[in-house]
Amino acid sequence: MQQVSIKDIARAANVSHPTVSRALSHSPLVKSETAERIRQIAASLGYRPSAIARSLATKKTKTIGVVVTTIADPFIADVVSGIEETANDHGYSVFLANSNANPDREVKVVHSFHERRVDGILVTASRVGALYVPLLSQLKVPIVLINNQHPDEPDEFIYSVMIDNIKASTQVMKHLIGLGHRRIAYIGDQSGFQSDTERFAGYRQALDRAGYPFLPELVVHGDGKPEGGRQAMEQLLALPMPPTAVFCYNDMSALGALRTLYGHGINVPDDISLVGFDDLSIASYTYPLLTTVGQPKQQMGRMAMETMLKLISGVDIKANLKVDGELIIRESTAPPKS
Amino acid sequence: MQQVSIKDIARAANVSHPTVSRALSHSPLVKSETAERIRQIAASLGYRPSAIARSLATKKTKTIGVVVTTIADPFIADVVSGIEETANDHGYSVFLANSNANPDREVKVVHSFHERRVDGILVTASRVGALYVPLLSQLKVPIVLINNQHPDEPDEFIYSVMIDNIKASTQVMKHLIGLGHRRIAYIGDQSGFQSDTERFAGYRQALDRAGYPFLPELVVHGDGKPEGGRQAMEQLLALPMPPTAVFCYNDMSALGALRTLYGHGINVPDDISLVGFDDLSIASYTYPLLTTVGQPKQQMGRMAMETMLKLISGVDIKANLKVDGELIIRESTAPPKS
DNA sequence: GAAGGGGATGCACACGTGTTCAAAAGATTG
DNA sequence: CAATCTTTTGAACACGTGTGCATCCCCTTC
Repeated sequence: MQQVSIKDIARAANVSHPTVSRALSHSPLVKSETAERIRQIAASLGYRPSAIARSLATKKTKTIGVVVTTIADPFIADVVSGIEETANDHGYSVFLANSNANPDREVKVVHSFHERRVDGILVTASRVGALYVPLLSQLKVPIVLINNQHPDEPDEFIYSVMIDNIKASTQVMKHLIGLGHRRIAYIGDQSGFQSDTERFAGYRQALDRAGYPFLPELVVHGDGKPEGGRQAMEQLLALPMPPTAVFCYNDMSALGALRTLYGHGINVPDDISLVGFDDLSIASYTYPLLTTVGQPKQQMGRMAMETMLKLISGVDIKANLKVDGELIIRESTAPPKS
Repeated sequence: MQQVSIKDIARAANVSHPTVSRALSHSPLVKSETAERIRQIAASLGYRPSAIARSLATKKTKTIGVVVTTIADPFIADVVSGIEETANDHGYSVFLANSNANPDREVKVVHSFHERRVDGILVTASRVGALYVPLLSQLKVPIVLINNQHPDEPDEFIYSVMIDNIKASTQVMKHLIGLGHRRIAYIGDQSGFQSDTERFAGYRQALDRAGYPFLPELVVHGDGKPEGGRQAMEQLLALPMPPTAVFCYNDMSALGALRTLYGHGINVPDDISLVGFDDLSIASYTYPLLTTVGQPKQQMGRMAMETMLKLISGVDIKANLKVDGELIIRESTAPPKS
C-alpha cells in the first residue's frame, strides 16, 4: 500500500484535489461543510501531507541545518537541545551535522544543507570561521552563529548569539579579589579564539582596576580540554611562587587542573582556589563542587533559533545578541591561606 | 537570483533537461563528450541539485530520523555522534528530535518524521516502547532501536542494537568478588527498564555462582541520575552493616553515590569500593577515577546506522545485535579493608 | 426577466528531478 | 543501396502539493 495523497482523498470525497488542498489548510475559499467532510475523510484514511512535495511547491522546507564541531561536547549538546526544542515548537525540523572541525567535512556539510534547501543555518562554536563563513553566506540563507570563535564577521548576513565574556570574567575576578587573592593565575585556551581573548581581557582589566600587578608567568595556555588543564597546572605549580587562585578558561580545563592538584596532595580550596567557566553538569559533581560561570546554554540555543525564525520571516533585528553569564559560587573557592 | 536548475543548464548547453539529468548522474546513455561538457557548465553555474525534487521523483529522501529522549545526555550524544558520522559517510542526513520522554512530543515527532518521509528511524533509549513502537511501525519504515528499555518487541519490523548487560554485569561482579568483597550492594534504576533488570540479573547470578547469599537489603533503587544515587547511598550507609562494595546501575548514579561518600568522609576505595556503568567521560575525571564498564557508544551508533543502511537496501540481517561491554578498572575499586 | 455580484469549485500550470518510450541519427551488414 | 542495429537525444509524463484564473451556480437587485 502506498502513501495516501490528496488525490486519493479527492477521489473519495468526489471533489478535485485543489479543493482538498484548500480544505486541509483551512482556506476560507471552500464551503465549511465540504471542508469538514474532506478533513474527516483525510483523517480516516490516515493522510499525512508530504513535506517534500509541499517544499517543492512553496520553496520553503521548514528545515534548518545545525553545524556543530561535535555533538559529544556537553556544552554544545545543551545548546542544540535548546535549538531543537524551539525549532520543533514552530514546526521546523533540524538537520544535525558534526564537522569534527575538519575543513573537508565542513564544506561537505554546507553542500548537503544547500542541496536540502534548508531555510537557515545555525553554527555552534565554529573554529574555522575564516574560510567557513564566506562559504556559508554564498547560500543566501540566514545564518546565526553561537559563541563563534572568529572575531570579525564582516558579512551583513551573519548574526550571532554570544555570552558576554568580559563581563563574566570580571565577575569571577571580583569574587577572587574580594576573597583576598592577589596572585591569581589564568589558564587559557589556545590563543586566537575570541572567547579566550575576551575572558583574558576581563582578567587583565580586573587586575588593573584592583591595582594589582599583572604577572605574565601566571598566564599559561591549555587546550580547552582536561589534558591541557592538567599540564598547565603542573606548570603553575613549578613556579617558585605558585598562585593562590586559578581562573580556568572552562570547566574542562578546570577538571584537568583539579586532577593535578589531587596528585600533588594540594587541597582545594584551602591551599588553592579554582574557578571554571561554563557550568557543565560535571561541575556539580566534582570534589569539591566547582565554582564556575553558568552560561544559559539551552537558552542561548533558543535565542539563536528565535533569531533565526525572525530572520526567516523578514523581521529586522539586532545582529549580535549578548547574554550574561552567572557566577555560581560553590566549594572550590575560599580566602587564601595566610 | 534564483537557484539554478537542470533546465538552466540545458538551455546553456543547448540540450534537453533529461540529457542534463543523465549526464550528471553519469549515465552511460549520454555521449561522454557531451556529458563532460554539460558537467563543466553545471560546475561553472554553481549548480547544486535539489534534494527535494529528487526525493519527490525517486521516493527516497536519503534522510533518517533520530529520536532521543534528550541530546543533553552524554551517553546519547556519543551514540548520535556515531550515527551521524556513518549516515553522512553514506550520503544520508539525520533529523534530530528529542522527545523529553514526553508522550505528546513523541507522537509529534513521529508525525513529523512521517511527513518528511524519512527512509528510516533510529530510537535511542526509548522508555515508552509500549505505545511508541506500534506507532512507529505503522509507518512501514525500517526502525532500529538502541538500548531500548522495553523488553518485548513482537514486531518483525523492529531491529535493535544493545549491550550485553548480563555479561558485563557478571564481569563487574567477578572483579569485585575477586578482590575479596562479599557484601556487595547494587544501586539500580527505576524498576522495569530492561537494562536495569539485566544488570541486576548479572549481579544476582554472580552471587549465586560464588555461593554468596543474596541480601535484599543491599539492593536499592535510584533514578539513573546523580540525585537518585546520592539518596540510595545514604540508604545503604544507614544499614547496620553497610556493604564493602557498591555496583551502580550507571555512572550518573555512581557520581551521586560518590558525593554521599565524600560527605560522610568515607574513603573510596579504601573503605568502600565503587563501580559504575557506561564510562562517560566524567568517569575519567572524578576523584578517585571511576572503575566502570565501557560501552562502545559511538560504535553502537555506527552499528545501528549500518544496520539501517542494510535494511534500507533490503539485505537480510540479524534482528538483534549484542555488543560486549568492557570492564575498565581505575581507582575506585580495591580489596576490602579487614 | 436580465444583469450583476459573490461564493464555491475545477482546470491548468508550476516547482525540479527522474524515467519510459519513441524518434532521429549514425553505423553496420547483407 | 536498402535494411537492420546501435547510439544518442528529446518528448511526455510522473512524483504530491499549492495557486492564479476561469467557470459555474445561485442569489440579489433593478
